[in-house]
Parts: sequence; structure tokens; C-alpha cells
Amino acid sequence: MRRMSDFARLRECGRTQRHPLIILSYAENNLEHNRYGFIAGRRLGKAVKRNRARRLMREAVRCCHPNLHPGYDIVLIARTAIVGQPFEAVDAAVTNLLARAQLFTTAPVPGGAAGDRASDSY
RNA sequence: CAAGUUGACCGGGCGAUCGCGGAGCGACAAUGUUUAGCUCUGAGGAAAGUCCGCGCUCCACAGAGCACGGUGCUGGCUAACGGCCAGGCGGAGCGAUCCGACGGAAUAGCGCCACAGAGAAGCAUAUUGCCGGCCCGGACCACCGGGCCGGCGAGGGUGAAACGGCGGUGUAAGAGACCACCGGCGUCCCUGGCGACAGGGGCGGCCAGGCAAACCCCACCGGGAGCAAGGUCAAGCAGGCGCGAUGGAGUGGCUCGCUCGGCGCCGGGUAGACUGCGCGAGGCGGCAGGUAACUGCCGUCCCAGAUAGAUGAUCGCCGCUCUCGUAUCGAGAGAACAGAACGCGGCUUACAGGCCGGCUUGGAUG
RNA sequence: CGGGGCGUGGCGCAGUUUGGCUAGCGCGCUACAAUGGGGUUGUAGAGGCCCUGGGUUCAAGUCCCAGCGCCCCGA
Repeated sequence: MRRMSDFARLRECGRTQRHPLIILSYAENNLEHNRYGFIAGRRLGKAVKRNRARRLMREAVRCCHPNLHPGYDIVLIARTAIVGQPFEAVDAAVTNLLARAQLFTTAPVPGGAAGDRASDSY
């Protein structure tokens, strides 16, 4: 997502799920594919901390993406507790949030993304 | 060997899989925000803070004066600088070395120096004192105590700072009152140096406090804005009111000059694409000039370009640090500060750990 | 990218202009008095290395430099 108006629309009529590390906001977009947005505000710290949080969320979403329903705008907002967390914690948080929002096509296997990676390395 | 001081450098390495940004080629398909695939490439020493200086772009051709701001020993380097190099002076240290906004207060002005102290900036002062004369009291004298008048700036004391220092002459006691030497000030001359300045000599007056990092004076520098600069294209909208040539806009604090030819307020619309945008005051190596900063020549290399903003995830081996154990080995844990946004030269600040060199002082040995 | 402001007891602010004497004010806090008890009131008191580190000065909350944190404005 790269328009200010898209984010504004989601803030107006999107639905949200909360987690101590991340807040999920989502809504249907009437397209054939998903669009994603990541927000890491000044509250998290300076550039290194904010970049780190955004990259971990991006990687977690990339692993889940093949198993998600198409046609949604999905925005992940980092909270201050995410600073210093390892990838496993962020991945678990994203999987948990997407499962609670019922965006998975298949049953949300715990650590399904991890199994995907296991098949990649043999 | 130990302690110290200083300069330069590194900022884990190699490989595999899955992803992301950029450039080029591009089968199939056929003009799509083209795609699969292949090749190359993708954060730092500070990319940071944004404290200075430039390039670049626009504002007339970048102009004048004032105001304002900055810099402040000398010479050099540079595109430029508040940076760097070399030197001078002052200070700290045994020393290597380090630190210094380091022009001006007899060039002028408005000024400040609290408290304490007798007196705090000009020819200042008499508290404790020292000395002389007179008077009174005690006493055989020497002398002691008190009062009045006068002289004095040496000693004590206050303070951050008290109007030169040691010695002598002199005197009732003293004092640059006078003398020699020294320090410091002003001025003239000689020598060395481009210069700051240093060394030496003559003369003068006897001695002149500090603060300009509050204002100020002097010298030098600075036109304004900034890549959201600027340029091209596309999309979209609706006008209304007021002022209007000794005026308005470009123009920013003022005046002049120059140029342009309506301007202001309210309301309405759009905030998309391309370009600027990376061959550069560029990196590395060599040679030459220069004490050095730096410069010139030759060779060689192409080395990030995102735009809700690309560097991430997982694993193997090696290296480093710590802990534990069955201890030339094994297991576990850890590894700083920090992320390009037009580019560059500096400065400043943050930083785990490591490596190399110079110099100084002290000790031991030969 | 450019510009401006703030940081002083627990809280809100003065003082910074032109450096100096014990850094003040209001609310709050503690103790005592007054009341049967509480509030109001009165009296007394505690609480500050003036955001941090350097520098100038005899002397810095104040002047200068660097840093940290927060807030605001313009494009």
C-alpha cells in the first residue's frame, strides 16, 4: 500500500486485532490480490530500531502470504514492545493475529511458516 | 619489561537456500505498472547530530550603502571554511607531548569590580601599627599608661586583586625620596625572519590593575532561498469581494538601483508520472615538487540510488570473548555505536573488541 | 530542508535583561494549635548539586561552546 488515502480508509472502516507486540488492521479492497502496509512510528526509536521492526514483520508476512485469502488490505502496526524481540516472537505474533482475523485459507498450523521453510531446506 | 604519550588502521571471514531494491540482456506471449529466466550489483567510520563551508538550481547581470550575523596571533593549503598544515607567543608536565575565541581598556565612548576590608581605580586610605612634639599620671632613673597635634606608607590584617622586587643610601620613623641591579611599560635604532615575533643597544618617566566569552571600536568575510531548489507532461476546479500609479510585485530588515506589469483576501481543485539522480573538487597504485597540509603527471577501476522508502530469514564451517565440564578437547551463551535520501570537504558526538608504528620516562641485562 | 522556544523543590511558574548578597511565589507535603471529629484557618518546618559536560571570569541559574530530552511553526 502506497497511498495516504488507502491508510485513511483502513483507519475509518477497517477491523483490528491486538497483540502485545503488534496491532493488525485489515479490510477488503475489491482487488484480486492482497496489499500490505507496515507502520513503525517514531515512538519505537531511531532509524535502526524502526527498520528492524519493519523488516521482521515483512518477513513474517512473506512466509504466511501463500496461505492467505486474497483481496484484503492488511496493515501491521509495531508497538514499542517489539524492539529487541527475536524473529520467532514476531513470527508467532503475526501468525496469531492473522489466525484470529480468519484470513488463512487452510487451517492455521502452529508454525506453519516454519514448516514451509523446513521444506525449503530439504 | 613497565608506565605514559602520539599517529595510522580494522569494525568478523567463507559458503548454501528462500526473499527484496537497482542496471543490462531478454525466450514465450503480445503493449502489459510486461513476465519467467540469466549476468552484474546493493549502507558507514561515523551513513548520525545538522554546527560550518562549497558545488548545483532559481530569484534581473548578483549590484551599492546601512543594519544584522560571523570570524579574530602569523604564514601557507584549498572550490571554500569557524577546517587542515607549519610557525610564534602564553600556560601545564621531569619529558615525549598536550591545551589556548590569542586584536583593542594612554584610539574613543557607556560601563562593571559584590561580600570582606581603613582603602577597589585613580594620584585611594589611616583600623591594627611605627615615629616625633606637647600635656597629665606612676616611678630614683631606664621606662610604663592615657589624651591632643603632626609625620609615615615599611610590617600585620581583609580580599580574586592593595599601585613593582632584592639590597643600599637616607631618616625621628619611613617611602622610587634617592642609587645600583632585575622585572615590566613607552619610544628610537641595529640584527635575524615573508610575517607573527625573537635577540641586542640607547633614551624616557619611575611603574601605568582586571573584565570586551555584556555593549562597543578596529580588520576581514557574508545578496536571498533551498532538490518539497528547478524543469517537462498529465489530471482536475467556480468563482466572489476589496484595493489600485508619491502605489504594487520580484526582494528577504531598510534605502537606492534594476526588471516586471495588476495586487490582496475569501472560496474551489490537484498533490500523480518522468526528470534533476550519480564519471565525481571520485577511489586505488606509482613517480615528481613541497618540512607538511597539499598539488601535478601517468596507469588502472566504475563503486547504492529507494520514494509507505530495497540489506531480511534459516543453516554449516572457521576466528574472537565469557561460563561450565570428564580440560592440546567438548558443550552452552555472547559480540558495540549505528542505516544512504542531491552530492562533496570538514567539525562534533557515540562506539564491543582488535592490530601496527613512532617517541618519552624509569628499571634490568649485555 | 529551514526556523523558533522550553528544561529551576512533588506540580505550575518567577529570577537570566546589564553575572554578586539567603534562588523567590502559589498549590501540595510534615508537625503543632484551634474542633467531639473532619474541612476551613493560624503558626512553624522540610524539600533545589537551577537538564548534562566543558570554557571565560575572583565569582555562572545568568555569558560562550558542545551534547541530551521535549514542544511548536513554515515549505
